[in-house]
Amino acid sequence: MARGINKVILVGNLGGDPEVRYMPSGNAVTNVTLATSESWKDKQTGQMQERTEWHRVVFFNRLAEIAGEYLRKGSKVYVEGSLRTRKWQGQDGQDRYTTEIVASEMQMLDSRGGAGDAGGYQSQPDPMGYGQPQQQAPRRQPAPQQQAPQQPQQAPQQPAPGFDDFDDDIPF
Amino acid sequence: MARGINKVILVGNLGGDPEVRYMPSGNAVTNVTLATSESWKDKQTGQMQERTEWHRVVFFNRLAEIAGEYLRKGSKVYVEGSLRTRKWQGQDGQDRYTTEIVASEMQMLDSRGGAGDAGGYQSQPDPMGYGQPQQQAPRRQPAPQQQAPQQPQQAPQQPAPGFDDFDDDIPF
Amino acid sequence: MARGINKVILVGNLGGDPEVRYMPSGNAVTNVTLATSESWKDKQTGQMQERTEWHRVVFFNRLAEIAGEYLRKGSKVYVEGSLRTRKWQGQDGQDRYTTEIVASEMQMLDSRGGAGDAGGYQSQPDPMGYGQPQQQAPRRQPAPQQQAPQQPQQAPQQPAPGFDDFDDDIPF
Amino acid sequence: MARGINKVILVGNLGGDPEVRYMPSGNAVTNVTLATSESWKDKQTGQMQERTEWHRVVFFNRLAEIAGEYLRKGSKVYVEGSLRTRKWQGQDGQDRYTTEIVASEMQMLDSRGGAGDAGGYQSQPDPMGYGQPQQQAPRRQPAPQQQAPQQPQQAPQQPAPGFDDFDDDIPF
DNA sequence: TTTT
DNA sequence: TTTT
Repeated sequence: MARGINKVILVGNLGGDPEVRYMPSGNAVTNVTLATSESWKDKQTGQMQERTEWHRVVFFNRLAEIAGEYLRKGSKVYVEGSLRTRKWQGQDGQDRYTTEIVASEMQMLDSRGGAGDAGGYQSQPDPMGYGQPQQQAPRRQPAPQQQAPQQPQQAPQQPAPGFDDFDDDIPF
Repeated sequence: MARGINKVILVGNLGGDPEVRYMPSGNAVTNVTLATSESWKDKQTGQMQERTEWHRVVFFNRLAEIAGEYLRKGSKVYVEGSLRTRKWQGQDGQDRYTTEIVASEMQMLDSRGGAGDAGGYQSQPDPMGYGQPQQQAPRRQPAPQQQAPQQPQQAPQQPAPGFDDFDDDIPF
Repeated sequence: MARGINKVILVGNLGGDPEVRYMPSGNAVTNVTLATSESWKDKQTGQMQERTEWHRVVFFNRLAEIAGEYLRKGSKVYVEGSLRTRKWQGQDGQDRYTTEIVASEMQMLDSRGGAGDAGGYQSQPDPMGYGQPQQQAPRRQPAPQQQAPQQPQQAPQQPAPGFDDFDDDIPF
Repeated sequence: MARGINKVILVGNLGGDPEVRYMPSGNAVTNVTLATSESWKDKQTGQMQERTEWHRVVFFNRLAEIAGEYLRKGSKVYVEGSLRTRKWQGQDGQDRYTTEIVASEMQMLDSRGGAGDAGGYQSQPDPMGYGQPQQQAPRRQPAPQQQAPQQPQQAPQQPAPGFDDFDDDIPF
């Protein structure tokens, strides 16, 4: 349940290959950066100007696996999600904030094959129930770019890796 | 799975009380009309003009029950959904088409109590899995405006009522 | 000014080449149909089902010219706009209703060249005013598929051609 | 012109009164924070959890004046805009990044009077040109909360105030 | 810091 | 048929 609407819609290109990681639970988390840009002619100089906005997008679970499998640097993609600002500690001990888009739906826009659409959950295509949609994603075996922990359920001797461990110490 | 994006976002007021009906399966179907409007000054006459757009919105299942319970004529509401054009037969035997918004998310915007947000399925508020969101809707007993069939699971002797039976013979 | 939000976001493929027409004023009006689809596995039969939704999209003015010039049958496109239901008369004299998406923004998603983004009006890329965006569209000469009326400003002897004249007598 | 789509849609409540400032050019800039929240039941503990997301929204020019005049702490509002991440320098000389929503459209959702909808630019309500929309905003005199510079057009002796001067040295 |  |  939510009070309010928190919705982001992006169409852009990946700045690099997706980074797939695994939670102690075995769930996948995939990070990508997505570029959108706009250009205009400077009134003063008559020169064309361009500004590129870089968006940090994070996928979880099934969507993370699909993103990791099908997206590549340069891929054009539609992403729908919500804004989330995370607080983290810089090496100087200071608080930092990073805003990300937590993806709830993703769709590849390149025609080079791909996964079609993938959504966390979607509205019913067959609301009358005469045929139920199968919500399962295509599950060709993703090649994990990083090993999942071997004993994800076991209590770690060392401080448990938290979510922040999956993030660099800098916002981008 | 989808190829393409089919998304509608509306904020408007209900033209009348919701009409709740029940499928043979016992699932609820709720119809509302939603008004959005825009006004502008006529360049010629200097008069203010207003144009109201009426949207047919249909809710299914749990969302249909919530809509039927909490929405009323005049309610201001946020609706997200997708477009669907249905074909039906006029009394003259001719094909007619009606475009509706099949709601996947709804949120009341009046402060007069209400249900907060309600979505078919939503993106994870707790994607790390340390606490799972409960997707269940508030289920105060809705007062059905039309009786659900008594033996919804039983095969009907007469031709089964189809979806079109729930629609008037005119588009609005 | 508007009361309410009436917003549609589509990503889909064109069902045919755009149809460009011209108003008596000389302004372009372009119609396209856009397909979005979803597929799911039928619970009963285990068969894959697919449902395609066809959207009528109409572009006006500059956007109409860009759409007419750059879009082709099969083009993948992002369209943002609002819903508008028009009333028209069937040949039997009966009222009919057709719902269209009036596009306010369009963006080609094929990499085969194209026009980038085109919007009626967009939010400021340079809100500080140090360089003003140029809102002008690329204006290679579009090849009009239908002649504009020769004396658009002159009062017609016959009933003036209305908007409906640009529409077929059937919804799709 | 844009390559890609960068769109945010928010419905939320203001965390405080708007802060209106003026550029050297005399143009208004208004900042608000907007809360959206979601709640769920913790699977482990059975307790209700709530998470509030705070969004920094910035309005420019005419929209900034309307926001400053009509919005107040607690106001419920619809905002549409785009994401922009700004780089700024912390007091320690380190780079910091703040992500904001640059509003292009705003609509009050409280019924306590107000401004209706206000957009930077909107799609044509009357695309046929039989009556042109007036894009002018209501302009009751806003009470500036901070004086605009007295000689906005004059070249400053000191380094010209940049945009960052209008921002606090901390992200929120 | 909002709201229900 | 709504709302301001």
